[in-house]
Amino acid sequence: MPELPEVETTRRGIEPWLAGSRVQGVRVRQRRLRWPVPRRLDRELPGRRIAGLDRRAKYILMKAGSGTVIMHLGMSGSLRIMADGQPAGAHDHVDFTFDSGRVLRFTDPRRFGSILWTTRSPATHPLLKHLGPEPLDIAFSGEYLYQRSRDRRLAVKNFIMDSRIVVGVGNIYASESLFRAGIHPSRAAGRISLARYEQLVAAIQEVLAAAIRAGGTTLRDFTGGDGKPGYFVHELAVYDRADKPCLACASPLRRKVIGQRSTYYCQHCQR
DNA sequence: ATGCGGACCTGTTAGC
DNA sequence: TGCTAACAGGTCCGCA
Repeated sequence: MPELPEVETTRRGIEPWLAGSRVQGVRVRQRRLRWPVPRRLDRELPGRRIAGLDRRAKYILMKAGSGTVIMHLGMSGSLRIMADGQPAGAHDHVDFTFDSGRVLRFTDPRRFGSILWTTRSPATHPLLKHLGPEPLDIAFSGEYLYQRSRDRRLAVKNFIMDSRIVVGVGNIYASESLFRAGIHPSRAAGRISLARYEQLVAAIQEVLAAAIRAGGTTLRDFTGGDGKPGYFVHELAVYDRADKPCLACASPLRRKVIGQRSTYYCQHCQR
């Protein structure tokens, strides 16, 4: 479900409900997510006041005093704000209750998501330590991608989806960005010019920014923290459009599996 | 160091 | 209608 725009939409949707309020308790119904929800979380979080929510890559960081709750939505996770007392469904794994009477509920059918707890600087956490730059940061540039890609033979699509290179480019937006930049997804990363990497960075930034503006992409059942669907799906040019006409040249779009993920592109427009 | 495939888990949809 | 297989927005890990 969530790529970076969906995660950012979620963060923005729930932060106003949580910032400044105090955690009353943590109810864990299913501890077995991607990693077990640490018992230290339920022991140490109650009583703390939420300072705010940050995001790093697709992790939502909930600052609580000297500690931080690190949350990832995986493929199918969501976070919703609700009144206390709502009955829990089969996949409602964790509730955070607040003194405001509100509940933050983590739901995740596939359980690829995670909820972790750290009392150190989140940036030093093993999961965050080796992450590349944020795609919307100035440190992310055509020059940067060009330098990092020299002598690399993997497909450029896999290259830009590597979180050590740049974070937040998921399967949908990888296809979309490469289409907008006119680059074939299978092309070896090391065989792309600086000028074309500059186009690719511009494309990634445009696509992600536009998707955040639209409130994310709803393919199936994504909703932001406010429960509203995202509308960026209407602006997807290639993703999930196999055999449909290219919006630029009308030739049929192709689907190909690259790195075990569905990839969509135009054979004619992308080289 | 790089690149690839497998693993985690459940739900939905397409096809016979 | 019912069964089965393929597929799904992520990403860590271990092996060659």
